Amino acid sequence: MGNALQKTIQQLKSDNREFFHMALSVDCVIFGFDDNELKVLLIKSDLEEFHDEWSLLGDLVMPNENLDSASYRVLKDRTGLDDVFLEQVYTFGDVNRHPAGRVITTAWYSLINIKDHQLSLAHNELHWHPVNEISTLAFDHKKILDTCLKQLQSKIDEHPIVFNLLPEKFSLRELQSLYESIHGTKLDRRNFRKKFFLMDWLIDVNELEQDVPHRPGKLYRFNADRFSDGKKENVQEAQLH
Amino acid sequence: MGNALQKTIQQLKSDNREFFHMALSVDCVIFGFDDNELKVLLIKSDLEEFHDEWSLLGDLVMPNENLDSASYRVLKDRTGLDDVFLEQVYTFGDVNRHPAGRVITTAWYSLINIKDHQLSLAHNELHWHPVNEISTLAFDHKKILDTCLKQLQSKIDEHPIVFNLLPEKFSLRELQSLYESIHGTKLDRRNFRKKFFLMDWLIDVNELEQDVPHRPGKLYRFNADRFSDGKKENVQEAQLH
DNA sequence: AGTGAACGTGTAGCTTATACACAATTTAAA
DNA sequence: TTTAAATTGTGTATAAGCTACACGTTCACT
Repeated sequence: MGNALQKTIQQLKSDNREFFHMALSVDCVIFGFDDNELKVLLIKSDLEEFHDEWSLLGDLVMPNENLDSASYRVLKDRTGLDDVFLEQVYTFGDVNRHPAGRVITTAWYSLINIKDHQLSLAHNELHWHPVNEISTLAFDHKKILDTCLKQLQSKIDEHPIVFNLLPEKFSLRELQSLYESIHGTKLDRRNFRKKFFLMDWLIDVNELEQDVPHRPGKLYRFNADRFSDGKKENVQEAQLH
Repeated sequence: MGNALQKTIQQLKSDNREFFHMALSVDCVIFGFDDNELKVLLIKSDLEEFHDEWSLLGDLVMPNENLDSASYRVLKDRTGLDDVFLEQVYTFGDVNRHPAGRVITTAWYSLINIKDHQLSLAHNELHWHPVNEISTLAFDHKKILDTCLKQLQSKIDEHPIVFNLLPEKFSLRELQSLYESIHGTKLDRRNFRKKFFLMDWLIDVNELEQDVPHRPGKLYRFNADRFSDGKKENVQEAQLH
């Protein structure tokens, strides 16, 4: 055939019904941070082929639903949260990636504050898994997870997105520990602090940590004003170099 | 419905044929470099809705075809080239993005040496357009082009991919002009040269430019050995900072 | 009162990025 | 054959950013 896209859908239907024997899905890699570990929200697969394997949260895209709406819907259904950070990463379309048939999936990752959805978690077969303890997942979901983690790693040094994983007020130790979990490295404490103060991403809220068995650190919140509205892009660009 | 992905395709077909009333396509942003300008290969749309508008090169994904195979096929059909640089960028899935029906498209960009496919070009309605002279395209293709260009811009400083746009031997002026075209900026000549020599991406082939109306510059080729095989990833990582 | 644990702070050395000018080579035109 | 136009090839000084590194302070716990 020539260029199928130049025909109408009606023509295609009569030409070859096979075009429609495929489905499109979204899969969400939902990251959380708890207990000094980066975690991801998974569900037990109930497909026979992957009995007892864990898988990412996903669903088919509805015929009248935008692609990004589908991923927001999955998030909302599973965590009860909307207004979360969500970013598209990659589309996986190997013919045999899904045992039930041709399913092409678009992968997204999301950053949420793990404390915000304790309630909805109880009603599900969902569990948080430490990212670096996951060696296999159902389908090609391990590959999807790895791809999303890499994307996250490359974003956090230049874009202020990790704050979506933290409570509103946090200490510099928590922030550094989060960066270390995502990158899988250790960072120098003094240089880390200096860098963040210079970047002006933080606001001192004049409070101290509570209930820590050592000298409490100061608490900060994310300086969201610097990244709001029209200024957002300019400010981000300015920090790229 | 619950999680449609947990059902089989057979179940889905009986549930709701609407799931299959959509199609998946690929669209390729094929970049070339000629006459000191970054260009993109476009085709006249023959859809009535976009009469006389230009559009990217794309096609539907076949039911038994991997997603990346589909984009390679489009490239091969349109340029006669295989073994080209091709990278997935983003999937566009708004319900009404295509007037003929629900078509979700995955965008890719490709870098080719514009001289390599003169022949196949003659048999088509294809034309090279300077990227910065394009203000509208059919469908949402302008948005797709912009997204791919941004991706290209953010890649070229850390990954040695622009050489796909150049002939085997090139002068430093050509290389700098290419970077300037992609970034839309002017660069300092001395610093540009110093940076490239330090990066060790180039090999001096001990030849001079021919037929230039001024003092000829030395010719170089890309030091591909440094990025081949298993070493590839390590070397690239080492240059990220 | 003493111990353990993490907090808060500054500097020196190194690497990287930027700004910037002039003599040499080739072609083309007078 | 001289001259003008265009572009090549080259180095240094300054600024900015990254890295490595140590010690006194504060709080909880016993």
